[in-house]
Amino acid sequence: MMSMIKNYELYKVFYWAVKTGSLTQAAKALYLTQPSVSHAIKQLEDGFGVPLFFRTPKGVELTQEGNVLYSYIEQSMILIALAEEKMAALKNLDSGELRIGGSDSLFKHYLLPILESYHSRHPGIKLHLHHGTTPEVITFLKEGRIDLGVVRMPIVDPQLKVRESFQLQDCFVAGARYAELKDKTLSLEQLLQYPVILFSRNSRARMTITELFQSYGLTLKPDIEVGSVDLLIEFARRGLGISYVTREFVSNELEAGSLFEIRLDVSLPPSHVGIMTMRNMPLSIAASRFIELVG
Amino acid sequence: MMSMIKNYELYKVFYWAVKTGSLTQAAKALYLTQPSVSHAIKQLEDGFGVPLFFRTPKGVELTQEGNVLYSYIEQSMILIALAEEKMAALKNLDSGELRIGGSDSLFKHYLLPILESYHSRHPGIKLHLHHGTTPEVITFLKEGRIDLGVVRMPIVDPQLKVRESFQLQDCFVAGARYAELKDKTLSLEQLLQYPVILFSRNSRARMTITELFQSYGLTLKPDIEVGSVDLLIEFARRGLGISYVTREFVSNELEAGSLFEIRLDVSLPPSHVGIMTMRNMPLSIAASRFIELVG
DNA sequence: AGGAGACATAGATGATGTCTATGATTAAAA
DNA sequence: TTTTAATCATAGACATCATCTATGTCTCCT
Repeated sequence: MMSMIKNYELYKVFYWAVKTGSLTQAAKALYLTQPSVSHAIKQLEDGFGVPLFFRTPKGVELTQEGNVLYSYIEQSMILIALAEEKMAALKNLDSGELRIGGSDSLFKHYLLPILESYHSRHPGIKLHLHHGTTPEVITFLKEGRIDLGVVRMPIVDPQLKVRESFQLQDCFVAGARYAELKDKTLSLEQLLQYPVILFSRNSRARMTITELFQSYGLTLKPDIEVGSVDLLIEFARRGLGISYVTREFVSNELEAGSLFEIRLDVSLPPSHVGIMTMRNMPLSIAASRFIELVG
Repeated sequence: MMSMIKNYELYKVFYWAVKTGSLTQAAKALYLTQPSVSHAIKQLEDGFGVPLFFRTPKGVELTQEGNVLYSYIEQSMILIALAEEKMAALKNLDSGELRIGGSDSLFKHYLLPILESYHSRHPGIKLHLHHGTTPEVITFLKEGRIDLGVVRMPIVDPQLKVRESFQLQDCFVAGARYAELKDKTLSLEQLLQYPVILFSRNSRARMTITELFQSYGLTLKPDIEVGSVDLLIEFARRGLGISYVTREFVSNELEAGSLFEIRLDVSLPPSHVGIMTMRNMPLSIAASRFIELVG
């Protein structure tokens, strides 16, 4: 259906004319001249075929019909004003939300301080954390349920854009039970003589270490598989075996001495963590700011 | 505060872009070309400093921020659409209200059929009847509580415009108790020998009849004063005296013979009823239609 | 009376909204 | 793969129409 009034701009003029009770004042409020306002109101009146104001020597007053119109237009204009305020708030990061996907351990051990700093700078932004495996996080992202994902690289997917953010170093650690290994440097072969604890889920870290052993003609088969990084650490501390973990995730334990790193005669490949976003999709302000902060 | 977006027209384009999910379709809905819509959306995005859509090969989809904006703008646009519908209804007299002021008796005995016909033609228009004396009705009108008043003329008030509508003839009537007067023609002096019943309130009718007697050097003092035209009629029927009433208001009783008119040797002045409106104030559509109907 | 304020009207002007034409990109069809 | 047909973006020309200046009319107040 075609509306009678083609130009919503006129409603803004009408709104101010009512609010100020004067075409002259409305003109000032809108940085226009009085004849412009006069003309605008006339257009509305002609469009509806109904007078909206009666003119008095002191200004204008709504007619009955004008009053009906105003009851709608007032709400409408207030909503637009609210919308503009809200958009300004979004832009200033006084408001908004940021939805991040990632693994439990990354959140807990690495992203926490970043999120804290982010939240303290922008307390108005609501944070939503979705944890899952890398494939799950990719799905979240493609379904639009998160703004960005923090995952181990490399990710090869034409729909995604991944930006390397920081490096983590995986390593083997053990507890007091294997104190004899503290000063030794082991070969991979030697290592296999000890019980190995690995992460059970299909994580990139597990894939890379398995491949590393294979490249030396060795087969890495874990004696224990556990479902979380916390358990990986805990099992190593209790002497159930040698855990393969991200060094940065056990920095507390290494410092306290409850765990120590096993030196190897080969260097383990570092793992790169990247921030993953949808290619061809503009980031929300909140998300851009986060990426900026991570650096 | 100066808003970022100077042109509310852009929101209409935005609204349709969201609703259709396509700039091309929005252009069709608005009878514009696709580049115009493209340009409009760009203006909004530049104005807010935030992308509102991400562009896909099948159309456009809201960003997070765009979605926030839409939640406000949708309501706003719906309100405007409702406003336009309502105004059309007002103009077509499918909606609206008509507030009439007048005396009880005028409503009951004269305006009722007119109001009935008006209401049956325009059932969507709500009728509000405010009864009061002529001065009260004038006050209602000046306070904007009624659209028009139906009162006895003349009214002299520079703020008011009175349009003569029809004539009424006041007369003296009596019931069976005074049957002896049925065929006589009385002088005013003779009339005063009978008990007279007058309307108690300061009505124009009472003023004119009092003045008439005075112009003949006579004093008209009622034996009974009553507060309504109905009582005036009822008292006369029961023989309590001779009532001064508007002939048109007792046409039923005159026809039925329960009352008869007293012939006088002087002619009583007719009274003119006029429709009174505010000068310099446009009438509502509903009110104009009413006046048109009354003729 | 005269002045100051209101809104209305007329005509000129220029900003800007709109158009046509074209390009870039993607997805589906051949 | 190549083609075709969508999408939106961009550039530049054009003309609409919103806005301005100048003036008129009316009312109220001094």
